[in-house]
Amino acid sequence: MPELPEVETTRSGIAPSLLGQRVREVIVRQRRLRWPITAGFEAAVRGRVVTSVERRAKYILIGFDSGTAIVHLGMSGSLRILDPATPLLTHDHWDIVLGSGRALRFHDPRRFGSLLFTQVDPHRHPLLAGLAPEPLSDAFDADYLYRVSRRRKVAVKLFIMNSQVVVGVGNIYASESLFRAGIAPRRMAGRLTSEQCARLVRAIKDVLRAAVRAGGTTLRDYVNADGTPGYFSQRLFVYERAELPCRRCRTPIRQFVQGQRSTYWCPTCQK
DNA sequence: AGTGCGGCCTGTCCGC
DNA sequence: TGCGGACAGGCCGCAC
Repeated sequence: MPELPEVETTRSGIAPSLLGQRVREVIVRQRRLRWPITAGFEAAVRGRVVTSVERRAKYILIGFDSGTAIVHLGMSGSLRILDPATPLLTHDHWDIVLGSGRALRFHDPRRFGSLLFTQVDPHRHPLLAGLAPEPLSDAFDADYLYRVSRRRKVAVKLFIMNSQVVVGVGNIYASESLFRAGIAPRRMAGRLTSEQCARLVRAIKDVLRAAVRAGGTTLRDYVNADGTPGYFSQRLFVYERAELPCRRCRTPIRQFVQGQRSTYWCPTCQK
């Protein structure tokens, strides 16, 4: 579910309530997430102080004076700051109760999310060590995308969703970026011109930044740290708009499956 | 090495 | 009303 804008919105939403707080209690109700929550997690975090709340790709890194919790929201996860007495919903899998009397609560129906803990540099963790540049960083530019795409036969939509190419671009923003760049999703990555790479890089940065500003995209159940939805769904040009008229040229938007995921595009605006 | 899938889970919707 | 199948913001790990 959450892509970079939703994860960043969550990170910035929870950070002020976490920073500097001492952990009063850790409550784990369901250990079986994508990877099981390790037995020592509660003891490693209880009584410790939150020193940082950062993001790398779609991972939220909650730094304590004892190590780092690496949180992933998977397809259906969300994190909220609330009163720990708030009645539990099905799939509320863990709480971190803070000295302030508030709590960080993780909710995830599909349990594709995860909670890992590491005592060493989280960026060295196997899941993070091999990740490509952040899309909003200067390292992700037209020259980079042109260089790494050479001789790659994979379709450009799958290429930009590959976390060894660039991180944070999921199924919604991949389709949206390609629409904005005017590039057909089936175009072979290695056939992109340098001009197309430049347009695509700009489109990815623009769409991600705009989505962050809007608080992310809520399609079904995603909510921000305060429980409110994101509003970027109103600004989607193609995603989940199959057969509706293109917002630019009125041609019906088309849908097909690529890598077991739905792709949406306008055959007139994208070549 | 690059590519393509199965699988992890629950919830919802749609056709029969 | 029930039931099967498809599908849903991700992504690892395995075959070829």
